[in-house]
Amino acid sequence: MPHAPCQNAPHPGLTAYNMKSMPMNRTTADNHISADYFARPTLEVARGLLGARLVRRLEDGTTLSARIVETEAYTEDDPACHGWRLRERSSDGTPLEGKGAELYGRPGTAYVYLCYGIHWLFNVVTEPEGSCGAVLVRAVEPVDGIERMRALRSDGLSDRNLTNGPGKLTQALDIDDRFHDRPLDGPALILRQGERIDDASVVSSPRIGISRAKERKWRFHMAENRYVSAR
DNA sequence: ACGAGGATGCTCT
DNA sequence: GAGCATCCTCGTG
Repeated sequence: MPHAPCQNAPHPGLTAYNMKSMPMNRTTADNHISADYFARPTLEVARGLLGARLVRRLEDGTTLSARIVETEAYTEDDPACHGWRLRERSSDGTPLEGKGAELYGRPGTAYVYLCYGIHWLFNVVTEPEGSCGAVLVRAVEPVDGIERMRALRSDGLSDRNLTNGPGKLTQALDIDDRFHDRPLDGPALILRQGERIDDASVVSSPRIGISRAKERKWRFHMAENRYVSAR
């Protein structure tokens, strides 16, 4: 049922163009994606994170891991983004205030917020510090610790139902505001590079569940993957 | 299968 | 008081 394990692959989803301009130290020896990978244009990061592994080590030592199959991009120039025009809406001078100010912070930190009063949604901050951007992780494919994910969700759920939505995956991986505004530098929660994903197997489409800037095709998902969120 | 509606809490007007 | 980057259940076909 799980896909092939991670090989010594290049960065997930980088085009030849991006490979050429890629800084040298974006991963560590354990393939953990380091902060400067995220200090790039948000759309590239959203596309590039497809195939990456989201790895969660629980307090009792259990490791949960999952492969990212769906993301969305949110940028400073984007009415659907929490940080949209926050710079100009804030009073003169830093620091920025209000919901979304963290999106202007250090790339590679988590932005976790409560949606509809019930669901935690997990993002990674992008762009260089001082610029606003984030990638929402919308769906992942379980790899390790599936039974523990089922226990965290609800016994009896199918594998597909464990993590095929942004609120579901945070529940399955025990991610909440403990991780908010904290760097993803492990060991409790990290991202690792995964296999390379060809452009031919990536679909971009309008983002889900928003009311503004609906026309932008800033949602990215793996084609024909049963773990993506929408039908 | 599909759609409607409720749950639930935080931010901003 | 409205508006959410959602999920689940319970109706109806």
